Amino acid sequence: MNEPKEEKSLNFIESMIEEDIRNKKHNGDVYTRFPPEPNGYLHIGHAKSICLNFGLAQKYKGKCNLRFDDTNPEKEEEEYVKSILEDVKWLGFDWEGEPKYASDYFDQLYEWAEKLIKKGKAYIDELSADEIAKQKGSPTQAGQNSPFRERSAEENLKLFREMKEGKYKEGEKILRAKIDMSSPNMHMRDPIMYRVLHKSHHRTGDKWCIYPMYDFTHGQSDYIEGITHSICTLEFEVHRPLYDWFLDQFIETNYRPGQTEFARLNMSYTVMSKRKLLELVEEKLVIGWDDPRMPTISGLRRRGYTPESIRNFSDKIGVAKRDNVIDVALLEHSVKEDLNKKAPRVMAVLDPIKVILKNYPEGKTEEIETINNPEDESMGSRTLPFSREIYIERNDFMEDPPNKYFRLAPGREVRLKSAYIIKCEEVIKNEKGEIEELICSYDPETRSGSGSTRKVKGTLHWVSAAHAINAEVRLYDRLFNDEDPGGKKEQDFKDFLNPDSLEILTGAKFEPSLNTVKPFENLQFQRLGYFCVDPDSTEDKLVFNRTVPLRDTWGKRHK
RNA sequence: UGUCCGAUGGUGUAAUUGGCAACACAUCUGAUUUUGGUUCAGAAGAGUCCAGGUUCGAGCCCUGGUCGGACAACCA
Repeated sequence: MNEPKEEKSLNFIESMIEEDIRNKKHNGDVYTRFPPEPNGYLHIGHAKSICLNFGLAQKYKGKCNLRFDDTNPEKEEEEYVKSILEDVKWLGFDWEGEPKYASDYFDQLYEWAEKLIKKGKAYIDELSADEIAKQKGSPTQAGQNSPFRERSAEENLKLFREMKEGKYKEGEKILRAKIDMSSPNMHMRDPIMYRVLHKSHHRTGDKWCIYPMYDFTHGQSDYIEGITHSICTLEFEVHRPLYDWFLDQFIETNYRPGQTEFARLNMSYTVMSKRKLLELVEEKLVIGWDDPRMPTISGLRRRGYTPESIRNFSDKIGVAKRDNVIDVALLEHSVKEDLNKKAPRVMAVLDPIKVILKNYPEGKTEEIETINNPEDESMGSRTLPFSREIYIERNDFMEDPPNKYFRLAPGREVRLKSAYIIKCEEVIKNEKGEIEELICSYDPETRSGSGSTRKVKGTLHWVSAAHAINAEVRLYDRLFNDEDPGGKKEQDFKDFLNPDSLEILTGAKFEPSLNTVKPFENLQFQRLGYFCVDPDSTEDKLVFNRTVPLRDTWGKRHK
């Protein structure tokens, strides 16, 4: 029998939607959209919005559009469009129909602008940007009307058409909505609708030299697409009256999209603004947008995060209206949880020290069977070569171990995972006193699976020296040392960059089965952590990225 | 001297007629374990920003404060 699933409580947006459905608002339909500006790569904060918007559509059997908010040709590029398409798809979501573009609506928007002019609700201003800012007032002080505010509709129309035809330089003239220069809401003080921009647009080319502003575009785009629930982040809250005001000017039907705002995601030890991320990329402080230390979707992908882990994360953080800072540990937990079920376990020794089994026959090789994932029997097993000389992790041996150290030490025994129990007989050092190799003996009666019942405290991972393959390993740590690098007024966020956020290992040794792995494959290096194959890997040089280390209750106590 | 929004363990989110403040992460124990992983069992941690009010009963309703955030780009 199926246990009734525990009813998960609704977030405030779901509650609103369910109420709309009960009230038959929008005929009970749910139509959302994810509207990025193609001016940068998507990050984990966008993932929250993507999961929210597409998730809501799935949950309520509605639809969700992907719409590029591409009204500013100055910052937007095709490269970003491509990456956004890829990232949304990779996260596992599919938009309704073709991707949409606000620029597809430029003709309609222009028509609406003319309509507003004719109604006497928009005018051409000739003040400079500085002058406009000055007469706009301040949050606590009313603004003043522009001297150009009372032009006739005919003159405004003529000038607007001339703007469109390219008769004016950038900044010379703009189109403003005529609302209320003394509104307590700054956004209602005659907001700019269109500006002159002699820039080529990544989609419309040189067709236009005037471009609509966000506020004059977004609500109408929602309206054109039939969006019912327009969900955005909190900073647009004060734009909502304007969103509604523009719709009021054109809407003749009962249908009207509504804007709802939620708190954007903030995460500890990273920055989440496109401007700052762009800065890191441009100043080459990271390798690129997809640097595994970046909070971008492409960075997380390259780091080894799975789409499912990001969706689960998004689920866990919830949706609300208060400012929040999510502990990066929750993101890491989400990926460990997913990879624990999925990632095959393999043997990898990152910092090797050689062990010689003095009583093991020279030249002999055994094939040792080992299970691929104890969490999932269906993942089967594989064999590992075992021979007289093997590598173990350097920190799995201590000459003078502390209490409760269960690993190898002089005279002590440990099990080699899936193989034999060995005992450390002798420590070989070089002239500098550094440990070179360990001479051990093995107990042939203790082979795994042979029915041996002898127990030892520690089990170590290992790799047969003669069969080992080499690869580069990149270990990542948080990009910033400060919990809130972007939140300091007086200090640049880059001052908090962690100089040790990347460590490259070149001497690591791996079991031979790893020679067939492909980029982005997830693995668990036994006892170490989850790793994935970096796309930098070539036929003769593998590169692994550490996604996240395994929980280490011993290491934590013995720092 | 404005408008809008918010305030619940360390963090995030719940508490849906006003009825024992719950879940997850993080932290700490213990058990199991051929991964010091996983799993399991358990502990600790908030009395809900403050002051009043309504009520048998308030995190929730009312009033007044306090604190925090957003808003003055020809950005989105």
